[in-house]
Amino acid sequence: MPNNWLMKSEPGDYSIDDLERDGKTHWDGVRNYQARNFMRDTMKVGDEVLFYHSNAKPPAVVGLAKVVREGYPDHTARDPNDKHFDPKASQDDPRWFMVDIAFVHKFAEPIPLAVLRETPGLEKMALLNRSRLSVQPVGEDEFNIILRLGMGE
DNA sequence: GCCAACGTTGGC
DNA sequence: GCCAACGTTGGC
Repeated sequence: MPNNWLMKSEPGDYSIDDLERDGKTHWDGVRNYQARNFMRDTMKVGDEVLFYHSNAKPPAVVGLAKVVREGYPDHTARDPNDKHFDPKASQDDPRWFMVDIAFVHKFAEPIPLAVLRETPGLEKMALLNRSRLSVQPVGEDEFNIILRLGMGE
């Protein structure tokens, strides 16, 4: 059974519009172990992903994507010129992983964080309680509530 | 721009 | 292994 996820990006770095233009992308640059473990171990092709704009005005869920390639080494960790370079990453021990996601849908209206906070059924979301985790699982019920909001209900 | 929350690092 | 210092995230 597929799982659901939420992934954050600052729109100035990579937005839902960038993803729509590109069709798909690799999710490089994650340097948090918990988020890495999800990408390396748990995310599967076909899993659905809520795309969230952090550090945005307002911060909001803006669309839907899906996993199209499962965890593999994040090559940017070994590039000294990359912003997310990690000298401890090596060929034998890549240390950081990423997945590929593809564009599915952009919501007609973003769902602001403030709305999510007020929506019954979402109280336990990691997004609302552990706001720094950039790749996080989303419960089936929560996912469906947010999708309905995104489709304008 | 501020600052709270929180993850990581490194001295001991 | 503890914990203080530090850096980053991200809402406001």
